[in-house]
Parts: sequence; C-alpha cells; structure tokens
Amino acid sequence: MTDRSDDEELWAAIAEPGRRRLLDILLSGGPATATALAADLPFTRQAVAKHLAVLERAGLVEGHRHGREVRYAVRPERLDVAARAMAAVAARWDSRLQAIKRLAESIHRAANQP
Amino acid sequence: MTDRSDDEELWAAIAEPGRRRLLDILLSGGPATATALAADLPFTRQAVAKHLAVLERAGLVEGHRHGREVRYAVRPERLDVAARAMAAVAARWDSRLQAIKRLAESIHRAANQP
DNA sequence: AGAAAACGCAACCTTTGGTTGCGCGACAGT
DNA sequence: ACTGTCGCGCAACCAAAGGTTGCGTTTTCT
Repeated sequence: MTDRSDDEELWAAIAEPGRRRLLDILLSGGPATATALAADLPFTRQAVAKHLAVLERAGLVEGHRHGREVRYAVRPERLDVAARAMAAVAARWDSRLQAIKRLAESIHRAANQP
Repeated sequence: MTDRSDDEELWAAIAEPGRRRLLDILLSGGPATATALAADLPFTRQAVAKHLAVLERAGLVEGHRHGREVRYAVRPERLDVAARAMAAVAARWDSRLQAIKRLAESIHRAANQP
C-alpha cells in the first residue's frame, strides 16, 4: 500500500463507478447496511463491504454497529470536499477549453482580415 | 437520453488519475507525442501510450501521424461532455447534501421550540 | 549506409474489483 | 434454553487493469 495524500485517497474513492453509485444510494435512501445496499446493486454483499471499507478509509462514510448489523452513513463535510474537488477539475477543464476556443476564433479572424 | 455505454466509457476514461493528469498536460501544453508526454509524467512511454489508447477509444483525444511520430490532441467537444458529466455529479451530491443540511436544521428548530 | 529517435507489440508482474465458501456472534420463535 | 436464521467478517481464489522491461520496425538525420 503506497501511502497516498488525503486528496488522492479521496479521488481514488470517488473515481470508482460502483462507489459513486453506492454514495448515490446512501444519499437518497439514508443510512443502510452492506446487505441492504447490495440488494440495490449488481454485486455481492462482500464487494459492497469492500467498497464501504475504502470509502470509510477515505472518510467519506461512517459505519456504526447496531446489534448484529452495521449501518453506514455518508459524512456530509467530507463528501462536500469531494464534490468540490470534482467541480474544480470540471471548471479547470472548462476554462482551458474556452481559452482554446477563443484562440481558434482569433486565428480565424486574423486569417479572414489581413 | 445519452447512450449509456458511451457515458460509462467516458467516465472510465476520466476516472483514472494518470489520465486526468495526461489531459491536463495536453490542455495546457497543446498537442504532443507519447514520448514527450512521458517526460512530464511519472511513468513510461508505454504506459502513456496505453492511456492514450483508452482516451482515444473514449473519443477524448485524437492522434495523427506525422512522419515517425504520432501527435495527440484533445477533442474539445468530447472533453466538454466529460467536464459537464463531472460537474453534474458534483452538483447532484451538493444538492443532496444541502437537503440533508436543511433537514437537520429543521429538526434542530423543532427541538428548540416545544 | 548507418546510427538514433519514435513507435508498436508481447511477455510479465502487481494491484484491485469481484466472487465463492465458511465460521461466528446476535436475534427470534417455540 | 434450544435451534434456526440473519448479518458480518475473514480467506482463498479469479479476472481485468495499470505499469514495467525487452525487442523489432519504421522514419529521420548526417
């Protein structure tokens, strides 16, 4: 296990499609157990448990024991950090793309008006 | 709605940290070859080539042969789609989180006014 | 013509997402 | 109190993906 920075661990956590779906379900349905979550997902309880472990290590989710079951809930502050990170990348790309677009337009104008 | 497999291929492409870095470099430095890109990245030319292949299959990047070298460039329209997808997920999470926050506040108010 | 640069292909290793199988603690019914 | 069941955790195993090294091929340059 290479020790990653906090940021990279967050990204690694949300990069996985399955984990994003998991987070979606937790967000819309509220806290749930691994078995309950697995019922709404195309993989087994164990796979879900592994994903939950990853998410918990990244701090995105928190599990508490209630008798024989462990209920997992999202940690809003942390997920907010993750959401902002994603939005930031999207924004960076967008600004770069607009710069490219402007450049292309200016070249086009220059070519048409010598 | 948009083609689902297409969407998932896009996500798979941008989910990888290395590929995001690759796109960043291409965006800021303009078109480049696999060897040139590898110089700015912590892995080998072959690894970069594989990533470029994935990105090209996802339509995010386009490679053209110029003599003995292949120069890769970002396809702005496609990357824009990807950026919007990321922003959309971030926004969805954000709205869910705000709903949770509002709910918590209303409970808090109810508890303080019996 | 011959050396060097850039690429493609193939074999291989490691990590990771996913599965099956099993054993153990917690609950519920009788 | 006993027995069956439910939910979990652990371990072995499998397949795909990221990454590396090694080698052969094509293009360029002198």
